[in-house]
Amino acid sequence: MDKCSPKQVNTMKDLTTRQKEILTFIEHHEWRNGYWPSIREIQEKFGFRSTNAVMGHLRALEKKEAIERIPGQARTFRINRPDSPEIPSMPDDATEVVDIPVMGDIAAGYPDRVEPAGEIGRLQVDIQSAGFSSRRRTFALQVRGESMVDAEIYDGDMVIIEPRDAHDGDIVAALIDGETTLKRYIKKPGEHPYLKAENKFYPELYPVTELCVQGVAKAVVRNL
Amino acid sequence: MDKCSPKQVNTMKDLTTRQKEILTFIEHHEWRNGYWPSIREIQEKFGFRSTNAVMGHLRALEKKEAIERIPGQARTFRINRPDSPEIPSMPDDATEVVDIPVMGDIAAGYPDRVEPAGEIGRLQVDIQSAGFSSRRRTFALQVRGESMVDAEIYDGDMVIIEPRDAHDGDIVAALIDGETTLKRYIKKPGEHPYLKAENKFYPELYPVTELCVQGVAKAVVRNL
DNA sequence: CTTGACAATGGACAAGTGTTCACCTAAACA
DNA sequence: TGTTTAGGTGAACACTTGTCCATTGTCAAG
Repeated sequence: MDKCSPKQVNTMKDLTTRQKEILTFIEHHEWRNGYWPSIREIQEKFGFRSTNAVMGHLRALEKKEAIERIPGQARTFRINRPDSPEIPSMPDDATEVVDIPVMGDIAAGYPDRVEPAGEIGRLQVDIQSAGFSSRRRTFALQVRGESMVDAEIYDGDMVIIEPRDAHDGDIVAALIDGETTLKRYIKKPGEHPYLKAENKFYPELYPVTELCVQGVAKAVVRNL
Repeated sequence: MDKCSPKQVNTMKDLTTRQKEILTFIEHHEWRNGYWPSIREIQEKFGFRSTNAVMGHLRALEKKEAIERIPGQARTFRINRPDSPEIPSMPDDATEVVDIPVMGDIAAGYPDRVEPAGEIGRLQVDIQSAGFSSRRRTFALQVRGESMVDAEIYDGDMVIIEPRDAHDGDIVAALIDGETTLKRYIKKPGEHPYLKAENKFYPELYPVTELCVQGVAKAVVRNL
């Protein structure tokens, strides 16, 4: 085979439109009903006149490692989700899932002005029992650099930010020199508040100017 | 009616010991495998010689509104979890939100044996872009101790675990001496796999026995 | 003692369900 | 032009699985 021709690689990304539809339906069916669809249910959904139409797609999806199945057993699926952030999110009627934009670079502005292009992905999170008020304008920030290593926040971590007033001791997302960074917010009674990096090698102190603090960090999420 | 006689109330709490066992197995089977068990799989688990033993329990569970089923259809369960007061349940139209049990202490056994009492809360999370696969099998574990500090996992963090086979380098939840701990899973070609603590002060090595590895850590969540 | 709830056996049946074979169409490709 | 790949039809087959019948035994309540 010609090695120069762009080889068709069978990864998740190379799913056909039809295959994506099938996959989406399977996922969605499980979301809504709590159990997987049978082949004939898929057939009926798409109006196929033969179950074999479904079988073909399932075989293809399995070949491309988008799904796994237990041969011969009813309604036993397993979905392999890739790590790519642009994965087809749940259908429109499942938007109740909290969907937080991950800002790779929001240096140029405030969260309100962040453009879609600023997103490097979406993080779907709802940590109720962790005290999240999910309905707010929560967003996530991917950490770059080492400025908070002493607070055990490392390069690459994702920090979930809630826009609101900071209190003494909060870790905040702050706009400094046109760049958003994480800092510790210090406010002692009777003194002016300031920001502080949590890295002993960078004992930086920053004054708090207006609109500087963008929000308070509520949680860290790190993928292993 | 005699108010002194203990009225038989058909609520979730009045399940028989056996019925609770069945219910627990059904739930856990779905956690671990991503799909519901068939009646014969339940039968085999409990060593029944007749599927009808299962049928009886399922009918009872349905009568007591602990579960729902679609008559005649395979592996279609729906578990009615009681509205535990301490856990704010999501609104009905948001049931798609993933609901991960947080196991505070699963030291006493394998996930199969974990009792509802083992939960210390529920974490509602769906991190699609973080590469999570089948949501239902996932559970969270609150970290105790310092055995993984060199991997930047600290006491109090919550680790999201997916039950599945480990590969070399994975951080896994493993059962050691009756306690579930986090360890690094090491498996070099041609050698026996072993577990390793990520703390230079505890250079522990552990052999991998059967049923030792409970799952692979996928992410860390820390509340700030 | 009788009744009823609970638990389980054993076997049989039918519907649900995955699977396969043979065959077809259209577009893309070299 | 033949070949491959995606997508599909139609029918038959066999395993999976839920369901139901008749029966047995235990145990606590009335």
